[in-house]
Amino acid sequence: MKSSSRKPVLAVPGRATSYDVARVAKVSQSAVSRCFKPGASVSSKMRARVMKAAEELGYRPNAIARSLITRRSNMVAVVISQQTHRYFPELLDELSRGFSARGIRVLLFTLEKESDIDVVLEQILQYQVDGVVEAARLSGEQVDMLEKRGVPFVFLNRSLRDRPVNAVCCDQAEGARWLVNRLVEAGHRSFGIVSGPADSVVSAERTQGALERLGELGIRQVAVVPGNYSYESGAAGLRLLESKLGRVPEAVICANDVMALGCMDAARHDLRLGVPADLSVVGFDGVGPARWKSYDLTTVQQPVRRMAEAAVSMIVERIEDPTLPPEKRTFSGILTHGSSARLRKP
Amino acid sequence: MKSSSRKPVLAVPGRATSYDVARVAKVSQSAVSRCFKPGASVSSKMRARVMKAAEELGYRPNAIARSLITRRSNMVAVVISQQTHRYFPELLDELSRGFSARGIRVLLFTLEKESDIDVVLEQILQYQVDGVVEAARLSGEQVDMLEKRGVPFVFLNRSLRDRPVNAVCCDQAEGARWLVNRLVEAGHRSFGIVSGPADSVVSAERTQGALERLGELGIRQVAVVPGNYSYESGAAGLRLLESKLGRVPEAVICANDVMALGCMDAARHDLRLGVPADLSVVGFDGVGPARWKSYDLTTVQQPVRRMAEAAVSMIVERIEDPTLPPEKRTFSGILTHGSSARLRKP
DNA sequence: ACGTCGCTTGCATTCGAATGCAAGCGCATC
DNA sequence: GATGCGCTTGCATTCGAATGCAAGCGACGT
Repeated sequence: MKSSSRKPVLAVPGRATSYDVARVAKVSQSAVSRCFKPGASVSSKMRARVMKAAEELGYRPNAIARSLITRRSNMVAVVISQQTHRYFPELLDELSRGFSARGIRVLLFTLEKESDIDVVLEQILQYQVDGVVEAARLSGEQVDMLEKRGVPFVFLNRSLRDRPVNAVCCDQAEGARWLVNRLVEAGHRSFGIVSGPADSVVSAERTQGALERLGELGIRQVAVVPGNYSYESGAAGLRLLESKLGRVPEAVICANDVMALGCMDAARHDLRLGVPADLSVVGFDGVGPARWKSYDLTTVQQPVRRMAEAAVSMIVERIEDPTLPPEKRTFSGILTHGSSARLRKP
Repeated sequence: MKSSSRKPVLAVPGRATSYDVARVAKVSQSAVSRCFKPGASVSSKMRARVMKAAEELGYRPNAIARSLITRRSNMVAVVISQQTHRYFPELLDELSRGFSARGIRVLLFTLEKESDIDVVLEQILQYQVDGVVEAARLSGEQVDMLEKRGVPFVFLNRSLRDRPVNAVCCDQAEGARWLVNRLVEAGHRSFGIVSGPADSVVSAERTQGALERLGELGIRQVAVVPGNYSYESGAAGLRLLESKLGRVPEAVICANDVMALGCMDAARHDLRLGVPADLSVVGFDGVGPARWKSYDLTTVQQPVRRMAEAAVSMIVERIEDPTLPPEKRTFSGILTHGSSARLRKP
């Protein structure tokens, strides 16, 4: 008889604790703990015994218990709106990749509306995450809360004016100005702009940047109509522009690619116009479909991968050293020439 | 002087524990705990005092500590390959929505290759998640591990033949047979199939289903070429088919929509063929771009939302009652008529 | 005034791993 | 064989919240 009925080897089968392993290996619990801590001082004999017992029992260190004592959960929260996620799944992929390469897990929070953020923030704080990536907007008080708790966080593509916070951005206005420059330089004189949802900072920056540059260049024929980032709203946008200007503008700037594609399709299929022969269409983001042959969109691509990588390393650095000062990193977009716009050869 | 220097109110500012709150409110720690547990027996006077102190200190219950004692982390792991995620971001959205509506957080694991699953599984077990959604394949031993640990899990669109496990699927073969039926009925006699990556079960089922039905209907002119689910491989697939058959087939069945779109573009732009005039193209999935006017693809749509919801509730039920027997739920795809295929009017 | 009942509250323990400290052990040296 | 050094190991405590149990309290009836 190996063991009396006094103590079963395992209370719950398949859920061994370090004590169970210790008992089987006839060593102390601390020894077991040390065997699973890289760089700890353990003799090879001990390690072998413990590992054997652990193997037998199917022991896995309990990350929850570990987090409690080490005050490190090795989890970061990623907050992203469904909008953003739908159009940019690769953002989440890259974040996940970056964090997991550094031994950090991602606790995901998707927002149906950006205003759901307060409930979510409460959750985040309860879960003791080591850091937060915010691809959503936060109010001043919400930022206060995070700062007061000492949780490192970084904004992705939205920042807080007049406040030193960590942020990774793509310079939307700059990209917009480029696009305008190239379009005007190629002779376009009347412009339509299809903006994104009212609560999108990114859309506002793109629209603002374009308008500003158009103003500087003395272009007067400009109309702005609202969209919501969807394909349908891009198509609808073109019709709105037509009725607003009395005719189709020579160039349409859409606040994202998907709307630009909708706009192109509306022009070609509904209005029977040539793109770029009769009108030029440009967008922002550089999503996959923009490169497809039916579209070949001229756009300003966001360096998603770099941005995600930057966000990851900014967070990780600040988990290691919370005293690092806030930092803003701004990337330029990448002007991608397609055939959806009539431009001078680059 | 409110308090002597002996004990500061908070060790780490902004990270109050239930003990801190208890001290400030001059009650016991258990009282604080009870105030944050819905349905506990607490007098309103007590609750008011505790809440006031908690407010002052910015107290949030520590979910990690709670999980340790309750043996419930209120987290589920979602495992998804980057492939799947890129083409189906809405799947993750819906899962996240469903779980968070039930007070459960999602711990995300994305796989670059499905073979990375073993490392990830190890992580999952350490994190004491209450359940797992697997949109990835698992080996028999891996399933054993999960079962031995008593962690409820459900497969999404991949199952284990000959084994009672929880799974939510879309009947791929059925959809494939439908497509073939409609195409043959409309007079198509030569077929090309662009399959997905070799390790994709879904692709195999679609391809197999189509081949089987074609065989039953006595269609002999059939070629299968490999793809990898990407737009480019859809376009390349058409060229492969052409060289394999000596000419372009009358109908091309692609193992997913994105390849179908690539195939359509290759036909129209490279080969200057009319779709559906010169060839019919169909796909699977029902992704957004398939509905765009430039494509208007005929496809078999997966009821992603229903499937995600089913997966969520299957997991949640089994967290509540682990004795529930395994269950497989299979949804039919939704045949969506577009104009990319020449079919008889429905 | 005393007993009873029911609701509140606090005490003490628990969950599982990490870690500072001190004891233990082996080995080499003189 | 005694001494000393350094590596291993175990002991005891800690992290923060939940909870069974028993004591406390108040109200009410007799």
